[in-house]
Amino acid sequence: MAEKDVKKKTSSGAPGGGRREVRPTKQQPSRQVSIKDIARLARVSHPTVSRALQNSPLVNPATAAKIRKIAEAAGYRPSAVARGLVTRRTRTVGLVVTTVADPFASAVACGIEQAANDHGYAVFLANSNADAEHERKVVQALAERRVDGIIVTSSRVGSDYLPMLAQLNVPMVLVNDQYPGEFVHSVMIANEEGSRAATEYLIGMGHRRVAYVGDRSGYQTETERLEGYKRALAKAGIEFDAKLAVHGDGRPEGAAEAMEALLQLAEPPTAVCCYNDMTALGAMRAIRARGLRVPEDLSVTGFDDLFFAEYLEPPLTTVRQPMRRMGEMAMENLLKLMSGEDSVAQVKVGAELIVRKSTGRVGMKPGPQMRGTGGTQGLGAGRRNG
Amino acid sequence: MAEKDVKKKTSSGAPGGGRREVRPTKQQPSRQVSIKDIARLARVSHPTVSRALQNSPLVNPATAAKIRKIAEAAGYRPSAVARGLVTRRTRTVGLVVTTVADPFASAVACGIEQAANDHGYAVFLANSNADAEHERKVVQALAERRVDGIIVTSSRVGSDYLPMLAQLNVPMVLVNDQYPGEFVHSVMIANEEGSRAATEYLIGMGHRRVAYVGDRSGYQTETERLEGYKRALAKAGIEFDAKLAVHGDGRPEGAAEAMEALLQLAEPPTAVCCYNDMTALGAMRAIRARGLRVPEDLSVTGFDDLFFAEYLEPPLTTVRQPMRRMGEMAMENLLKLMSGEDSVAQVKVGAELIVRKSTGRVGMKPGPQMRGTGGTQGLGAGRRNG
DNA sequence: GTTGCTACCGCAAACGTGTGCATCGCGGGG
DNA sequence: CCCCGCGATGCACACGTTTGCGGTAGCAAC
Repeated sequence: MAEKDVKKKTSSGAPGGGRREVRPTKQQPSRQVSIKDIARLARVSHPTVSRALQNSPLVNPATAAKIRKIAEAAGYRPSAVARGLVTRRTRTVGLVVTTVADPFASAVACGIEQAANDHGYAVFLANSNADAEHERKVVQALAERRVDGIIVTSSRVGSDYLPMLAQLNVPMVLVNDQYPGEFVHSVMIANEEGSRAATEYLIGMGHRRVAYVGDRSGYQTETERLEGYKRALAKAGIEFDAKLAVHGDGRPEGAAEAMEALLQLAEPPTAVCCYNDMTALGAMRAIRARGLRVPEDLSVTGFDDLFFAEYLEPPLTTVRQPMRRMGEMAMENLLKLMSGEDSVAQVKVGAELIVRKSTGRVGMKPGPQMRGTGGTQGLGAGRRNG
Repeated sequence: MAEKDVKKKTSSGAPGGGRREVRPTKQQPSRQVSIKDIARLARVSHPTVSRALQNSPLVNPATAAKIRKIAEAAGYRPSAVARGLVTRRTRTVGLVVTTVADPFASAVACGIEQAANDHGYAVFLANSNADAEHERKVVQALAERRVDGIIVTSSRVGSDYLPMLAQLNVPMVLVNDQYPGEFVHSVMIANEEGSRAATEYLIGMGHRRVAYVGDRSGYQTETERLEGYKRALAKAGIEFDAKLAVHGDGRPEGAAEAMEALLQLAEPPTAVCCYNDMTALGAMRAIRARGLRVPEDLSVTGFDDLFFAEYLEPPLTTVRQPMRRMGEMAMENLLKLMSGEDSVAQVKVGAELIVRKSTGRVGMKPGPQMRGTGGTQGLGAGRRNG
């Protein structure tokens, strides 16, 4: 065997002389340039380089400038992993979503990434596949990576995290926790108020038989939105009819099936309040498949206000979640937690009903409908323990 | 259920007696349990613990079992950062997308995350905001994190990475590179073939005045798709009319504006081939706003086959990109590169025309249109340098 | 009894950075 | 002349792992 690039420690003589001439026999990873390399080049100790690069006042401005110049020229990039080891802070957060392919999750993720990036944090992305067990797994994995904090959206675990977290010792904030009961730190949308507003709007348009298409998973947002629907009915003196409350799977396919069942009822609804926009997507397809029109024959509302909602035909009346903003808020809360502040707790963000053209007066005639001006109303905003 | 097993450090002798007794002036992060802790508990050296935990044959199965049990009970989680420092491999990849909120990007990201997770890799997510300068920045940041590899989708930098990469010394694969010219490792969709197929399909339906709504950014996918459109025209003996090729911004808003211009032409088109589904979304809205119908008055095609395409009214005829699969392929290629293999290069994946109901024969009568069976055709698949 | 082999296990040195503390040169005040 | 202070820098250690290598039993073969 040829010798393996003997590491010579020639301290004083010719520091940059015979560079490590890696021979291309095997692709030698050609060690990254380290802080010691540029210390040698600058003829100072490596701590001085470290200090110079982080603008410490302890180092002479002149030498600092010189060091920075050399580091720049050598293309030196400090190793975040070595730094993380000694400082015990990685400036990294973990983000777990059900799946990035979900438009709600990706919108929230976008806000989080933005805020994280602005504060010098990098974000680990992980999918939970909407499975509690897998979610726990990826959280554990993130903990092994020594992330400084964790955000999980639509958690299936929720307050069950408490024992694990006590051991892991890493702050966590939840976005739209799906687990019944309250988690310590979370940002939640006003599900009940939003769903209630949508239903009340439908009732206000004269509808008496308004249905609800939910998510059979039975998680927290589902139960809250269903509750909002029921409250609106109760307030209007309309008795809740279990036959009008059906359940899809939160996705268009399942929603379409559920909607079909609704349409086959002896006395079908004239309006339907959907669990979310994806559900509305499927519901509208099922409605069209029966040769019915929205909103002339049937009014439809959604929840989320995903990007495509306003481009549907007809544009979808829906309850808006400020998804990006919610992501930012989650990140801001996490930043506080990571810096030691412990004040912030649950924050509940207001939902906003966006009226478009998928809703109309009951029994409305086909034709040029009124120009919906997109009236909005804020709902249920507020925060506790702020 | 396993009982809670309180963490007791009072093993026996006092090896950990007067350990560095840091005074708790500031909130002490309560040091994570390390490999040495459990080495002490198991009365072995910490290297033995290390080997036991990675199932090394060098350690006695009995002691290994004992060690694992103790580690489990103590809730020990090895530090990936410490490991990364010594092994010089972080088992981490960086993923940079224009923005996660983009449905195309998030679909690709989903495939990547999946494949990465399957192989024990974690993924750093970063947004480039579709800006070349920012993209370079985040790639640098990822390099500082010592990721083992990088994937960037819709790169604005492309082969300009070469010098930087030579210095960073980290493998990179591009998905749908937007920079003219070829990058070393990439997975690309067959843009030209796909766009050409869509246009040919329209022509086959009798359309002669078929327009193109592009993306004014003028990046690579745009030019290729435009080229495919032109080729189809040429093949059919239709002269390219510059007035029929307009440019939005790849998003619904800009596309709607561009489409309006098209509709105000003295001789408006009877069909329009859109740069992507988002563009089609805007185009269709603009068409409806003029009181025209799709496909009776105007046929529309998209590109991507985003999840909502089949739920539009009418369902969108579009060119499918297997986005998840492309993400997986990118990750698989990256895995090979990271393991030292250097064979894989550009792979071009076939596009598939999905015929739905947004397209019809020119001058078709309103009414129940034929049941589009969703005929498909694979296009332009292949790989080079495999 | 020496040798050699095998199966385990510990020592020590890394990996690249941050940081408390000692050191050093030097100017000024006593 | 001595001492003190101060600004600038280096020393040494720590962070939590992995890994090459040397050591030590136990045992069999000679």
